[in-house]
Amino acid sequence: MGDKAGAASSSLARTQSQANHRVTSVDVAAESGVSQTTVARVFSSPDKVSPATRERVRAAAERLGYVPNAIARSLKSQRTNIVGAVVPAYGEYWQSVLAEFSRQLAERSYQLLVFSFGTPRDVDGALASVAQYRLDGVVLASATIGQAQLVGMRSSERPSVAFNQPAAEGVVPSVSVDNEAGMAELAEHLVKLGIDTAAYIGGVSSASTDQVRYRGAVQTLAENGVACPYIEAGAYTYDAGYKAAPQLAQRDRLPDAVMVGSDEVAFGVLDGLANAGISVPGDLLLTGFDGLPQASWAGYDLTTLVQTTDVLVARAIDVLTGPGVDPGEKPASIVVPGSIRVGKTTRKSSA
Amino acid sequence: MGDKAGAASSSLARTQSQANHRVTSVDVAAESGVSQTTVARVFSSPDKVSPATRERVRAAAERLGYVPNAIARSLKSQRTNIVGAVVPAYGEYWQSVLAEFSRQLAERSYQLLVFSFGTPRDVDGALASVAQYRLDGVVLASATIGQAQLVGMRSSERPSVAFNQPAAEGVVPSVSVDNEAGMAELAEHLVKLGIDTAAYIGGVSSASTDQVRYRGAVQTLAENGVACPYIEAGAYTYDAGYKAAPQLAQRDRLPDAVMVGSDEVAFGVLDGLANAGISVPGDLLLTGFDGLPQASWAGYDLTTLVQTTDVLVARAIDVLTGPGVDPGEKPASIVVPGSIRVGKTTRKSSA
DNA sequence: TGACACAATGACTACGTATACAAAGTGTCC
DNA sequence: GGACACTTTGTATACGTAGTCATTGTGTCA
Repeated sequence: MGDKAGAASSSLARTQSQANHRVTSVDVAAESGVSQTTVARVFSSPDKVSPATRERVRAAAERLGYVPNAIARSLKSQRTNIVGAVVPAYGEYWQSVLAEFSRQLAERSYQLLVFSFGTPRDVDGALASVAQYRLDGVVLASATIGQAQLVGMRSSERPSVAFNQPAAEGVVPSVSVDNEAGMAELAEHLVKLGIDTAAYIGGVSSASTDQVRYRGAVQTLAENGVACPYIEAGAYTYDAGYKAAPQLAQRDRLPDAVMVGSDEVAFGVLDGLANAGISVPGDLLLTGFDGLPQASWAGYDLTTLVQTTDVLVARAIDVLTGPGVDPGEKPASIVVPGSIRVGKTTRKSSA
Repeated sequence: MGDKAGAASSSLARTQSQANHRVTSVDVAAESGVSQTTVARVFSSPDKVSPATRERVRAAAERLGYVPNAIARSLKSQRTNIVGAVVPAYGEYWQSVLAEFSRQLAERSYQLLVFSFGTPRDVDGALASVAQYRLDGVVLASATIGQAQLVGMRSSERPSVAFNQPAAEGVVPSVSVDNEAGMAELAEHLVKLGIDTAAYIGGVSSASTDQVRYRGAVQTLAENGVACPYIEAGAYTYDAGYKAAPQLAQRDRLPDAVMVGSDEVAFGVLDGLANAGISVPGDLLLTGFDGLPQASWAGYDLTTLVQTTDVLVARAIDVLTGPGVDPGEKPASIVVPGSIRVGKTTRKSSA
């Protein structure tokens, strides 16, 4: 006899109204004297149903407390109306990106399904989960997603987009801020202020964003005769920056400027320097990258490269919802320019 | 003839391996010479299949690139393995809560489906969406969810929990920090420091958290003979706090202490005061509420009430995954104590 | 040897919806 | 009046899986 039927579906049960939230379109059909097809149409393409019937069905649905089942709809229609996002579980920057995705997707009446991972080796698990839900699109955020994993995504016919992940360019459709040019612009700004020495503090040296940003800094600085050694903070966190700051103080001579690979780390460096008795911008200049909201808070007022996250996210969504690309084609790599924000951390009081 | 079949399912198509990601358990069954039932068992309850068959099926699945379809599974099993969260689209605090949920749910191999809303009137839309997905649980975060909407959730048989939403207590199972006691504790701390006058800056006065927190402050202060007028910032944002700060300066006399209803607003007030030439803690003492990461950043070093968000989230998840409550029972209201963090904003240099 | 528990597997059906197709009703024009 | 286009509705089926029940094999014990 197959499955045991959930709860009785006798007319009695229906008459006792609500409560039993196991109401299906079939129940509504019976209640309103039409076919299940018509009920389905009322909720998915109302124009194809005559106004009279439509209202009758709507009334019956309301009476019974019917709510369309999105799971069943998804199974049949092969569309979930959900976009997945694979993101690191920690980090101010990723949180803000996620929030922006959530907002913009909601506007287009999509939902956001979050697959967060704590450590890079949890990525495989997250990707495996993602694959099971037949999502309408997947956002791959985080530079720690490996090349092999990206290739795996490409073969899947589900649209996906790599977010701010230079290593993915050419492998998977990607959207990024112009990391290299942005950092170069910051370097140029410093050069104009007349610095002679500099240092760069990155988060995790193996991350592709880190590498590209450092390249942008080091090239522009070299062209102007400024050397720029690399220091690894070890993580993209405030604490890592705070702990890295003393390394600068220990050197025989303080650099004129410190370029930090991300705002969150920069805040830590800033406070760490203050703690070591080094003043910014008095003793050295400091720049960040990302343009987090906190960067424009008066307390920090950090010079940084502001990513237009709203634009980046909009582009990423375009890629996902846009027409699929021919398998032969090289996936698109969209690069969005950032804009420099000058704060007090590079505003010399003297000179 | 019903639906048009997606892509050919001839043995030829299957032989050309991967690419066609439309592989079902039926295909795997054919490939490995077992029934679809057995394939399903290999992926859901492997112990019920002999090791030999299990391996054979696994191999065939790998060869074909089979990935179980979670949508279909959910439809049949009536479990989605997804928890939904209805949250405001903006605000540092909510972002951090969301991140914590995402982390903890991932640990229990649940996913998080985010329904964010920009303005309070978008809440209805979000709740309607939530109902369509038959989620395993729903987190209602945000004090702006109305009473009527909460009652609607209660009738649904899907477990739900209100997060940090005092107004929901008794209506829906809820988990909150002890807002009143927390704010009282901060007030007590200020009283011990010898303040005679105070002011309170709230975010949105209609929010239930705001009311309860203010009550905690005003009661304790009154008991000690300190009056505490209420000032509304208008939003739970840095900017709102920044703009509210001058209102304090305009008064005939500056209060000895300012209690702010949330950290994010407090950061704004802090910077706004500095901008107006008022020093903290020199000219007045300042407290926040929430315990955001930034509160412990050396730049701000704010005295605040730290919510143990990890504990709150864990409790909330317990409620969702725990046994359902009898409909007659009064829903549980779990209250978790916070802990005070003393920073430099209440550390008097003199005296 | 037969009775029985138990493991392994398969046939069948249902989860709740959307779509292709057919059928019936309505109006227009020659 | 019939041919035609068009709208409105219904019938039948499939999306991909999991659970029920029945069936077969395998070992244990009297």
